[in-house]
Amino acid sequence: MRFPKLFERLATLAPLPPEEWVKAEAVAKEQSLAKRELFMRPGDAADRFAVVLQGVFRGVRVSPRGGESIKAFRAEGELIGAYAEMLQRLPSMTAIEALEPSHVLVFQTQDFQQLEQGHVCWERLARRVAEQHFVLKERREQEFLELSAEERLVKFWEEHPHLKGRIPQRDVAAYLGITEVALSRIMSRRRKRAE
Amino acid sequence: MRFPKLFERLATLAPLPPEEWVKAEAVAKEQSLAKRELFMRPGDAADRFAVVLQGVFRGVRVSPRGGESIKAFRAEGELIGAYAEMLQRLPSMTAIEALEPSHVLVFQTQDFQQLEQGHVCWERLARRVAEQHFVLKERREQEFLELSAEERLVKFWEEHPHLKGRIPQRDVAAYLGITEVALSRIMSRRRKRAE
DNA sequence: ACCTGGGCTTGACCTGGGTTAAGGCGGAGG
DNA sequence: CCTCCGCCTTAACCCAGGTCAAGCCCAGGT
Repeated sequence: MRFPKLFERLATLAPLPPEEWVKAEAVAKEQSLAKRELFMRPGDAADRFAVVLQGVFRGVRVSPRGGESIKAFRAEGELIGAYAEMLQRLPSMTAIEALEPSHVLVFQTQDFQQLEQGHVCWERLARRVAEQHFVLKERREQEFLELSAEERLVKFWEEHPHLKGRIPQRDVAAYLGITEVALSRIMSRRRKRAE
Repeated sequence: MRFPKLFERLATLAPLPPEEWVKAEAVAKEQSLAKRELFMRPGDAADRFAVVLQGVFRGVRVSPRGGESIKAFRAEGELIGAYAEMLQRLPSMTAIEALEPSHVLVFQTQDFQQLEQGHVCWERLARRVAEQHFVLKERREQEFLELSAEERLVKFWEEHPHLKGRIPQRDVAAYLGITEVALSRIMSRRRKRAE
């Protein structure tokens, strides 16, 4: 077992026999990425995903008119991949970029489907992952519906303290749905009020 | 089989043997709701869900400070229930209200778990449902990130033509994340531009 | 026919965030 | 050491949408 820690983490989502984990490791490949390197680019087939072993990634959606917005940040222990496109069998519309020199464990979805056919535990895990993702997106929806940009900012840092100092300001802004200018203003406003 | 149409619809998501469907119908109960009646209210246990046979529902989240925002509308063939709260085993934070005299088919989650243990097809269906929900929420996230209120409005009617005339304006506004005043203005602006 | 109330519209005014453009600042490379 | 570049901040101006309040329209009830 090359990654016992990862195994423990995944096993908290759904029961996962160690021997199945060994099979999974057999089909996985490690990959290193430099800062700014892309794990996936728009147009790529959404036929693989990875677990972050080290580093931070941003999922960027480039809109038709060129606007960039950020769907999520992902750090150690989390999954990266164009999940929605994978489910819909569409090419990726997302760029996934390393914000630091990073290290990931890559799976081909095809190999993973093999695993699923071998043992139900993988199916159950996939379900948990889908449910987890759903809960997170719904929380985000809620934030857009009833919180101001400033409130979203506060909540962001409450929920992602481990990202402090690892992601540029402008990306936080693109995640919150505002410009970096607006974010800067919000922060100076708060500084003033705080003193 | 009391609801063959419903069966066909669900079976498109995942293979579903008819005899399993019969078992499901055995534990389901029909329920009728008057206009404005609540299928679920905030604070209720999130231990049941339903399929809409007839009518339209709105999922309302009442925020701590009293603001109302709308998470989704659901019409014939769709699921209603406090899904996120069910997954997290939390009491419902959502009110689900009939906008018309309606008719639904109710399942207790407990009974459904029984079905899951009897046959994997239900587990697979649950996974598909989770994935489906995720894709929808991600699409909505995208809309908040890169579309103006007016663009969201246009898209809303493109994607939900069957709701035309069935839901009050103010609810559309609450779904888009704006006030009914703003929505009214947007509409008159478009009327002017169109002539 | 008359009230009443709910839902939509309109207007006046305010505020938050977008846009553009001009600095400031700190770190990497010459 | 200086310069350049990437990143952040600040300022000026504009516009979308929020808020409050007054009206309008119409369906239902009397």
